[in-house]
Amino acid sequence: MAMWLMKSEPEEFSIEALAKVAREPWSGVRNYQARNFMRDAMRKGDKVLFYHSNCAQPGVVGIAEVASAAYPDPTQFDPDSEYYDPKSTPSAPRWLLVDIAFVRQLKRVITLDEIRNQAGQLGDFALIRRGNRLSVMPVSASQYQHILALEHAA
DNA sequence: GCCAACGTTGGC
DNA sequence: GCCAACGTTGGC
Repeated sequence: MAMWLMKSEPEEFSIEALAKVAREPWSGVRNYQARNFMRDAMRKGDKVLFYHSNCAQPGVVGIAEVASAAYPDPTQFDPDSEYYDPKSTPSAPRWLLVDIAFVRQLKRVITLDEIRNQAGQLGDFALIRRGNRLSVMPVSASQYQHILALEHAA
């Protein structure tokens, strides 16, 4: 089983919103590297660190899991969607997504600051690489455990 | 709201 | 295939 970190802007779709709906198609990813992770490497049951970005307190706020195989993102075909991609066609869809299911909300936010402070133990980690903008990225098992262990740390 | 960093686009 | 221009991300 692999682990991932997925970013979401809480004003767009927060961990509370995921808790409410239980399951959500992860639409709107328009970055090839992020798409490739979903298309080629994600498996049902993989664990996901749910991260709030572009907000007052960026950090990991919950746990989710991959709930489907990859399939075409329907918003790419919808002219009324902000994610509409006129260059994509149903016979050759450019953008794929997976469904994400709520597992639990963390007792507190594990902030980006705290995660940065663990850089030594975490090793190479896309989230804290300079200038990183990926919204879907792999997390190793030890990184996953290390980050979650911070939830109950002082 | 600012802006550094980065990905994508398109002219050549 | 290069690379300048442009748009977006996301921390601050």
